[in-house]
Amino acid sequence: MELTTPEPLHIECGRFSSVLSSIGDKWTVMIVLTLTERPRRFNEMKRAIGGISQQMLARTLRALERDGMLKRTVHPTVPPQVEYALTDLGQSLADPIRQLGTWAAAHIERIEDNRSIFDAARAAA
Amino acid sequence: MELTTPEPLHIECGRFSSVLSSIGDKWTVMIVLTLTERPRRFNEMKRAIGGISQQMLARTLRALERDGMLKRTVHPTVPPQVEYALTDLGQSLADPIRQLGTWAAAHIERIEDNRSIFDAARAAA
DNA sequence: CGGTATCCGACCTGATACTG
DNA sequence: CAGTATCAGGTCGGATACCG
Repeated sequence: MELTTPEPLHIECGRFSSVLSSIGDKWTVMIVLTLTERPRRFNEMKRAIGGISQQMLARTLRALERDGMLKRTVHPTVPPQVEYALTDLGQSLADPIRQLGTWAAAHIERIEDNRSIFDAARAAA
Repeated sequence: MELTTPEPLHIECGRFSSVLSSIGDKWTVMIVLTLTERPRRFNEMKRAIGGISQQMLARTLRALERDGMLKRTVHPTVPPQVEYALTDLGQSLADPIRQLGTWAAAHIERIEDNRSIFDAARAAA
C-alpha cells in the first residue's frame, strides 16, 4: 500500500470501507478492547460485555478471526474450552481504537448537548 | 467526562456506542475527510465521493449537523447554494480518523490476504 | 460449554419521482 | 441546485431451538 502520493485518504476509500465498517460495527470495538486485557473464553466475554446475544458474539468473533485479528484455540477438554486471543494485528488495532475512544470521551457530552439542541429546534419548527 | 480512573474504556461503552457507530457508518468517514480539505456544496460532495445516493448524502449530512460536526449555510441566491463546512468539533474528529485510516492503509493488504486464506480453508472443508 | 440453524421484525440503503 | 417522499430489497440483530 503506497502512501507516498499527496492524494487524500478518501481516494482509496473503496478499499478502506470494508475495514472501517468492521470497526464501526456495534460490537467489534468492545470485543477488541476486552481482549486487550487478556484472552477470554466465549461465555466469559459474553458476561464481560453484557447485552450481546450469543449469535452476534459468535458472528463478530468469526469476522475478527477471518480478518486475522484474533486466534481461536480449542482445548479438547470436557467440557470443551475455546479461548480467543488477539493476534499482533489485533493488538495493533487497539491503539487507534483507543485514540478514537479518547476522542469520544473528550467530546461525547458536547455531542449529546448538540443533539438535544438540534432536536429541540426541530420540535419547535 | 472523567478519564482519571484506571478503568478500561469499555466500561463506558454504552455511551460511546452511538458515537462509534456514527463514525463507523458507511459514509461518515469519507464525508468528514472530504470536508477537511475545504467546505463543499451538496452536489460537489456527491461527485467528490462517488457512489453515494442523494438520499444517503442528505441523511448523513443531517446526522453530522445534529452532532455539531458540521455547519450548514444557505446562500439565498438563485439557484440556491448550500455550503457544508466542518466545525471545530468536526475538525478535531479528523485527527483520530486519519489515525484509523493510516492503520487501515498499513494493514489492509494483510487483512485481505487473511480473508482469502480463511475463505479458502472454509471452502476446502 | 460453545456453538449453528431458523425465523422474524427493524432498520439501512438505493432508485425514482416530485418540490421550492 | 438542494433537497423530501415513497417504495422495495437487503441486511442487521435478537430470540429461540437445537447439536456436539
